[in-house]
Amino acid sequence: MKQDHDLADQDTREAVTSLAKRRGYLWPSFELYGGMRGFYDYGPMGTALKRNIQGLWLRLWVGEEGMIELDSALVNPRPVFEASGHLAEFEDFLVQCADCNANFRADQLLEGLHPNPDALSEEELAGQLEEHGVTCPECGGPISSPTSFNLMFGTRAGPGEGREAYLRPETAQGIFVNFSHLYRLGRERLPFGVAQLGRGFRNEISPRQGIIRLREFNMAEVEAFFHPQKRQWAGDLRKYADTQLTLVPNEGDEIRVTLGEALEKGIMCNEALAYFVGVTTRFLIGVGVDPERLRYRQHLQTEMAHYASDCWDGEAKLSYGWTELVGIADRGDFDLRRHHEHSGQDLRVFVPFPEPVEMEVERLTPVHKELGPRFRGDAKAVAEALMEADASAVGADGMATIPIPEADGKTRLVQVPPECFKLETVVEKRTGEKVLPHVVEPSFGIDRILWTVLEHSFTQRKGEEGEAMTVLKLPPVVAPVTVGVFPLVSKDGLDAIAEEVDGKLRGVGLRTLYDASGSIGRRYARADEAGVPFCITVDHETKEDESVTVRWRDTQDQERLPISHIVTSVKQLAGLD
RNA sequence: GCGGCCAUGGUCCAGGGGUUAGGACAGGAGCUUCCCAAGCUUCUAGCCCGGGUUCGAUUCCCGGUGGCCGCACCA
Repeated sequence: MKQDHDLADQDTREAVTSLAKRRGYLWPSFELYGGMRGFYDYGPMGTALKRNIQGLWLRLWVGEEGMIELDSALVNPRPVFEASGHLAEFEDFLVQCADCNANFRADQLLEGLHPNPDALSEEELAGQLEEHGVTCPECGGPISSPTSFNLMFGTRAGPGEGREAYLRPETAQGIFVNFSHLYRLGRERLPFGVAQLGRGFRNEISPRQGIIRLREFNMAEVEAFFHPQKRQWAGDLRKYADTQLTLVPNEGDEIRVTLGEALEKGIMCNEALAYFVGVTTRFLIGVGVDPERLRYRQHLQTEMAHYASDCWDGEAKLSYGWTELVGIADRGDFDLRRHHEHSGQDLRVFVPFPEPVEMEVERLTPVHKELGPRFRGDAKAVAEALMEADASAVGADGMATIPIPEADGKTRLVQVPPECFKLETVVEKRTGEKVLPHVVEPSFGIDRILWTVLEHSFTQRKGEEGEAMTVLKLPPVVAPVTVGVFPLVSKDGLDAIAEEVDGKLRGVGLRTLYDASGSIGRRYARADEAGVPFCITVDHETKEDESVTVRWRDTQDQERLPISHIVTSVKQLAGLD
């Protein structure tokens, strides 16, 4: 995506970057040792902000939508990613021009010269490049032999050579490999959803743009499982029908519609996906993303991940340009099917029919005494496959052609002669069917969302001298500090009263900022920059009527409230009760 | 990975082959006791790392690391 950078964007970015570092939101990791690209640490404020963002996420998906939560392993053995497709999809080969130093993907240079260059190995690529005499498309210079890189961090588990393993590039696979447990705990019903917060790792070639592209990042993923013919979430779609959206469909121009209209007009065809766009919008706006700088863009067919059939990205306008925060993808049964095949475990679920149905079916019944001598070790597998098959497997010559599973997850076709089975017509009562559930996945980049919240909350107002004063307008639910507590002056016992008020608020778990230093205006300004939504000031009047001043960050308005109800008042004002 | 520009306290900047490396803001202590960054005193804190040139390098050169921009990559 091409991005426009004007001066104002760069100014914003620099101001927010500086504030984030100064105020303890984000620090480049390992600065002591010169830093490392793609890694950031969250300081005290950043940690709290991140936790609050995650808290609202959990409140919506696990709380309101009733999904179950998982926390799965970060280090995964190789077979997980053989099944998921990441091992193949994440491996690419680069070549470099010896003259102009330009880089190209080896497979892209073979486009049109080979039917399927993406599937070639390193040696095959080298051979093909040489055979076709491929040169640099930029300058025609000679190109290097291909060098591989894999976007996954590899490691080994156990002593010595151990077992080949990788740091997960997404949390999703943890949900798929635990599917059987989760389905049982989800009370064996569709639809049901699983939510997971956690870290992911990608060995990006060139991480840049602060925390927009990290090598170690925080994600929040939901896998919602559906009956293949019924992509409809349990929640009531009417709840989000009026949600205003800016949409960029893969055909046509950007439009502004309600979610209900988008469904009616067929701009979004997938009801479950649409519902999740609704929940996602509420989440993003709730944590402080500006609705005017949020849009959903549908992926082009060519842009889609290897597993997806439809995908809408939630994007925010940042100083970096439009940036993906969320991907909501219809993954079909891709993942479960792959794990079903690679693991050899049956991951299908039983879905009862509304009414049991009786039907005549033609069954193949194995004749074991014929199968045994003929197929020997494979006899058991052949017998099982015969029972799974139906009459359509039997050809005109009476031979049955059936697939039997191999150890590597593939299948092999076997010809079975007529004497090995009986073809019978039986009346079967079927109460349901086994299906592989389909998946819709909303996947959130927490770090990017946090950055967006900082940029979109960042405002400046003119001070009395005309100087720019920063106000970080974080929504109270995510603000790291909920309330500031100040004595107007540190004498006449005002400080003692303020400390007491502060203690009361902290005692119920609220995060406060007690500050008695400098002028009151200075303390308000400090709190504004730290994003504290409101401050309480104990003044001389407090000693007479036990009331305090509450001052709002966004409006600078003030109001007097009694100390006796201060805890409930603050919770109410912050929307935390 | 490639090319261009860059690297000085927490932040933003100045400087310069031998300096007590300077300022502003921020922070600590004290005074002031003031409802929107007032003032005063005082303190803390810095030349990214490695090598080279040199009597001497934070300054010049090379390499590394990190940052920004462009190319490539970003499922």
